[in-house]
Amino acid sequence: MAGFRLFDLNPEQQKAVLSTEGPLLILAGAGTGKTRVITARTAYLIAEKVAPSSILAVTFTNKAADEMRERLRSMTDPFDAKQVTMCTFHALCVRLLRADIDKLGYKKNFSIYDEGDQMGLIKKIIVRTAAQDEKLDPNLAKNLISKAKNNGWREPSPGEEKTLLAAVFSRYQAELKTLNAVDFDDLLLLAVDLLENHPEVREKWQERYRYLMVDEFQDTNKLQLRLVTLLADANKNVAVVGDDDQSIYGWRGAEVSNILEFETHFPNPAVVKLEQNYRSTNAILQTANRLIRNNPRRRVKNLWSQSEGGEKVQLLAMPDDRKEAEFVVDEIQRRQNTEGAKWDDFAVLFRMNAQSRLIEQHLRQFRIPYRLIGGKSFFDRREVKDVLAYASCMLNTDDDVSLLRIINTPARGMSPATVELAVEFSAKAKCSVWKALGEPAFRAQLAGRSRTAVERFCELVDGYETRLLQPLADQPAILRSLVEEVGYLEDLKRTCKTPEEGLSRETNVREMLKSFDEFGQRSNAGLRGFLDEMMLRQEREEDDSDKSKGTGVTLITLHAAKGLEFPYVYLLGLEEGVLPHDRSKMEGTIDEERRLLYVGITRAMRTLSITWCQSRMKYGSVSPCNISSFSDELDPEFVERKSLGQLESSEVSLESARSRFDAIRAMLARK
DNA sequence: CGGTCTATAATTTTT
DNA sequence: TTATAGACCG
Repeated sequence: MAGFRLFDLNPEQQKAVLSTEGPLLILAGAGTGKTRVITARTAYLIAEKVAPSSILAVTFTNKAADEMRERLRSMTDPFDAKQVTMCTFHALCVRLLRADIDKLGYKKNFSIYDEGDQMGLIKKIIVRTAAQDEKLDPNLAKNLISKAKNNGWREPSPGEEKTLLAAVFSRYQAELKTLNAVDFDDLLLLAVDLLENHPEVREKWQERYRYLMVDEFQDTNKLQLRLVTLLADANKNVAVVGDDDQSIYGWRGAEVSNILEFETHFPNPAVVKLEQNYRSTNAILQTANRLIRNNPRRRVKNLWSQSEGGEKVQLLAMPDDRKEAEFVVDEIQRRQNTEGAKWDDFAVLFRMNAQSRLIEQHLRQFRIPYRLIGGKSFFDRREVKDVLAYASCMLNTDDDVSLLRIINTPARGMSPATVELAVEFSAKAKCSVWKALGEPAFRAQLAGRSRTAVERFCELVDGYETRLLQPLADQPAILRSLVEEVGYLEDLKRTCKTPEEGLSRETNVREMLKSFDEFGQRSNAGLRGFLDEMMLRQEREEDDSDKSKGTGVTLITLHAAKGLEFPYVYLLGLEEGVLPHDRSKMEGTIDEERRLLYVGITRAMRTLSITWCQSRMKYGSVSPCNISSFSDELDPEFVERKSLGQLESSEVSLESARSRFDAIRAMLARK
């Protein structure tokens, strides 16, 4: 328990920490110590005798919540720290819903559907709803439905009820309810519904959480704002932290207006601007400041830093994307060699994932370790989803999506025809497939063999359901024996092409079972709680090309880079069409593209090199490019423009040649 | 059923 | 170029 010291903070930060009562808007520019302020403020509240359990800090990602909790633990009594609620919006909603969702006509053992589950259901509904000649892209439907829900709509808006999409939307919502399942959007939607329409529930939570903090407030959407408003309504102790200039998630529903018009939602707030930056050189900050001031509609901020000067930002013209990659990798190698930088001090930032490919190739060529952020999710793995589906079925038998996933995996004689019959029956009876399976009227339709299969499956589920729900049940052991009994692992290995694949999938399953053990140690929320956490922790894993050691040069999109910092940053593709992206012009979201560039620039601590290409491979063919219009908004006083030709004829090339030589030598030595 | 072929489209991504 | 989805065939 190190305690926290007010005098370690700058005056603005102190003001933010000390404003404990009433609405508070903390405009925290990039690198101004935002997390530090939130945690210090929490610690201060506790020191001022606010009950830790009445403090709620909401974030967007689990990573942010974890980080904050970790920091708080170092600032205050760990026992107190543990009582503070620090979680994501979605986790908070799960908490509210598990307590009172029955008031909305769902059962408390509801399942949470991730995007994959959601897709499955939507596809099924489209097939069932669409006429012969009608087509609807399930992915598009999913996105539109999600958008609608995040606007707070629970059914198609009036005037378009007749479209196929609207029909799918209504049926989707109805079906979810029958299945006693909610998707990620529902978590917010239903939690808001609950608080809005059930005063006693609202009051309960208002009383519980008397001090609210919201991180990354610029990323909140309509529902999230409503949720915050509802919770804060009684006490008005709501502190939000954010930076409108870093609002880059408008495309998925974030409303910058939430932070821009904070005063209309929470009148007379204290407002604190954090502008002292502890991350970057002034050259970098001035470049960022100069760029972002071209945005209309923003809270004016000017980042500054005590560290004077620093190298100029480089804006480099490259003949093509190949040369761009070559140059960047060369530079990284040179700096690593001559400046004693570590590989993880470098980051390469880009607008689109496709841009990472060439960089990857070049890094590999020189055996430079790297990590590419934004791989496939752990949950895209069939075997993980399968086991979770088993678990989910046992806790909520009405969960059709999970049930259908495992009903014949491994094969147990539930033929597609039988399953189809059950699905049809359930659709007619407006019940879940599980209920259909239990109906004598349904079983009567089946031939002897299928009937036996159905009976045996029902016994299996029934048996495990009972065992799992027994008080004091050793749930991890029961789940293990379920996996064992159905012969899942054998079947898994059988269906893998290579033994390696089989082994890796098996490992995934075992790892998951193990993490359930661990979950049991630290929580008493049981299998339900474990499933919730698994569903709400779908962070993508980085695809570790360099196994064992988790570090190296970071390759990352501008979006994913928000919140991170690196000593040396390379920002690729400052081209019209890439940044700003072509699509954004049609959509009229140039401002957001500018913010994206702003986010990129402000990731850099020591040096920043921005490149653009005169031509680039696009979809397999070479196409000419123009420098981005944003380049005109970069301050010439702090930005140096060069072309690759100019660089090669200067001393840099000497060094680069030497470093390349060094690298080759190192490579040989390693072999 | 499963594998292969062809058409098509092509930001950003967490929960 | 490359990923993916759907069609088609063995």
